[in-house]
Amino acid sequence: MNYIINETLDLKKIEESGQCFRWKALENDKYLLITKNKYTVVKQSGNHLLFSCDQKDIPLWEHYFDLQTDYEAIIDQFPKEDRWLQQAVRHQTGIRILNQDPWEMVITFIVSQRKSIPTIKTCIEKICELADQPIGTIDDKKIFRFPSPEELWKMRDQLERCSLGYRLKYVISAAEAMRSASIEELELLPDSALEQKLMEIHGVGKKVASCIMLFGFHRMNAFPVDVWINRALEHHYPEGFRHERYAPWAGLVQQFLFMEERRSAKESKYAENPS
DNA sequence: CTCCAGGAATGAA
DNA sequence: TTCATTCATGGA
Repeated sequence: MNYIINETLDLKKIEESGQCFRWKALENDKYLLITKNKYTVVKQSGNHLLFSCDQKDIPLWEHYFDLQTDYEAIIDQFPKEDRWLQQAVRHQTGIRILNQDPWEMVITFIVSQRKSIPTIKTCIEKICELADQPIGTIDDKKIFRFPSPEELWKMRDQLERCSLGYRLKYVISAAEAMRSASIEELELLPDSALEQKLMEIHGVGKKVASCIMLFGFHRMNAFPVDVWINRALEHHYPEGFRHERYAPWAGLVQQFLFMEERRSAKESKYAENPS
């Protein structure tokens, strides 16, 4: 299935952007994507996205990639005098805020605390394999969907195999709490009330709550502050950073700053020790 | 070996 | 209210 995108979008950058932890890079620049109980293989060729999936699922993936949002128009509203942000925008053209499953993001970002991105991926994959809910196969290998709160709750005694460490009890209590929660009702809440509700979950603090809001509930003004954002703000906003200045797109701004800080750290590391 | 990773809970001050 | 400490695990 060939889908034409008439705006800039960069699969590789999105894959590196620390919001999606189940993308699997295949041969020939293809990626296996999974969300809810659907999967597809996608490849980028210029301004084309080539999907291998049912025609009827194309709207799902359009929404997943947030294609109805005009990112160029939003970026055009960023303050021109913010030189660092403008540099980040130039280097990080093509990132998006994906529309991912809110419940999966709750667990993913609870697991993420004090972990590197590769080890987060490993943990999430272990959870999915343990849950054993296949939705298809590719090259004879099963593709698993993410377990529901009820399913995760039922496998609580086996979760110790997933390298969760001290986060194990957080994951179990989140599953217990979310069994009876209505995502639809949470969707209706304003940002502040949603943040408050999420922080009632054991193991969800301010940073994880804002990640769930941005990457799970698509609240584009949520501003997660992690170690990379702290570095970016120290390095480039010594006079202070007011994220209200970037409303209602502070979350997208945060994503540009996150990506650019990591790129720039990688660059200086290479300059110091080219190997 | 040490240090760090998309932090949060807990208790002290 | 803000702080210091503790919490497992894996990779560099």
